[in-house]
Amino acid sequence: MDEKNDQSTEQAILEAAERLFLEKGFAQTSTTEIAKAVGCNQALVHYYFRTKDNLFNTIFEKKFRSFFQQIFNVNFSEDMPFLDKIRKMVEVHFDLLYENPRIPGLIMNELSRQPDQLKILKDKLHEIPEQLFEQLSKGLQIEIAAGRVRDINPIDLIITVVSINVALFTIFPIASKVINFNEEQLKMMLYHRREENVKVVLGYLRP
Amino acid sequence: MDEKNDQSTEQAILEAAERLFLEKGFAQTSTTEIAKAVGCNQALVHYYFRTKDNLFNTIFEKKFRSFFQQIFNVNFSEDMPFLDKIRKMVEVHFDLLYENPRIPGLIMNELSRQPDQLKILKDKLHEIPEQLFEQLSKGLQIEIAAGRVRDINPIDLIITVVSINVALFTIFPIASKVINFNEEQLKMMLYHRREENVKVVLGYLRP
DNA sequence: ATTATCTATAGATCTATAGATAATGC
DNA sequence: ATTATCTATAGATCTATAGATAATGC
Repeated sequence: MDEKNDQSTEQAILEAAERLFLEKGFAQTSTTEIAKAVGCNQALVHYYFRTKDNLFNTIFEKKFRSFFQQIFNVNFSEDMPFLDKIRKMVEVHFDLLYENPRIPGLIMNELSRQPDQLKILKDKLHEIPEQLFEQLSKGLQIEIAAGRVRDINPIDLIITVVSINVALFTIFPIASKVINFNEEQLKMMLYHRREENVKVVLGYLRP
Repeated sequence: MDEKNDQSTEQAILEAAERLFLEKGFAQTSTTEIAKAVGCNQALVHYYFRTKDNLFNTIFEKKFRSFFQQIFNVNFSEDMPFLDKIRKMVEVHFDLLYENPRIPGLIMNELSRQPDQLKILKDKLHEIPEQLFEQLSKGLQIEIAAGRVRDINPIDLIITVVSINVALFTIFPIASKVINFNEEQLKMMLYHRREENVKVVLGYLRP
């Protein structure tokens, strides 16, 4: 097998590592375990990525960038009513978490381990958000002036949206173990909560 | 030194271990490190608790019980208006998390490690909550019938309260690192969010 | 010739225990 | 005599690398 396989082994390591890191965190995942999942020996993991830290950071940074990219990629048609934009914002954010339920946990666990990673986060948080924040802030002002929305700080709005959505996916794994849902019930429950979270945010904005 | 010190060494180990486990999690904390924090040798930790697992579970169970005990210890005067009860519920829950900000993280991290702990959780979740849930459910029904509260499921109400509060304390450590608050600003911010979280929940209930 | 893969191993932990020594309570 | 504390160490990982061997691309 040629170059294709070279890439594919490296890729396989990346994928197995990503899965395991997300599942069990950095410290609980050994390079030996990653190698076993890939089906190669442990030395090969280090051949491609030298250190475990390296491997982790490669994955973390990539995941992290794409995650934040997506968050800030919501674009509304200009003529959309403000509250519809808010609704969409909540839904998009919810859906993103639905696809990446373990990302918030990973960020929280591994940020204390490597405070240097904070720089990447800071950079990300000052890139696209600026305009999105401006847009949100302006829209909010107009609505408040028109009396259609309660006088509210845009930061508080963002905190509320992020909180209500993130919490669901961090709490759910526990709750579903305690209550023993099947696959279908779990999906239904999440779909229901998606609607409820929209209501929470819209209720919060109501004058 | 006599019995007092015997207790006090064991106690010192428990306290140091609790602090470290909460700070860094189970896997990232070694018995060697705990011993160093206490100022004794590592064998002593095992003398008192035999295994690291034992030590952890002792602490985890104790913390956990008292945490849930407190959650369900809210008692309202009968004549309190329903929405004031809700407000108080949110505030009490918030304050409890304020005192134990790392508990939710610990629960989430270590529950996957030891699914047996789930039993303790399940037990706890069927003890006091029953009555509290009944009380909440009944109050809600009355308010809904009277048109003072939107038609809402009591479970959704609980999920919302827990979500909005827990999320704040899991997100805040990150946010405060990114934004660089001082002690005073952080306190102010949290106090502000306490009020906002009440508003979120009350807004969610409004018909 | 270069790149990918493997075997073997050094060196650093870390948990748990055995066995020696010191302190404490009768 | 019993209980608390220490030293020393076995045995299990785990990361990272050195050096041998196999595969690949000229």
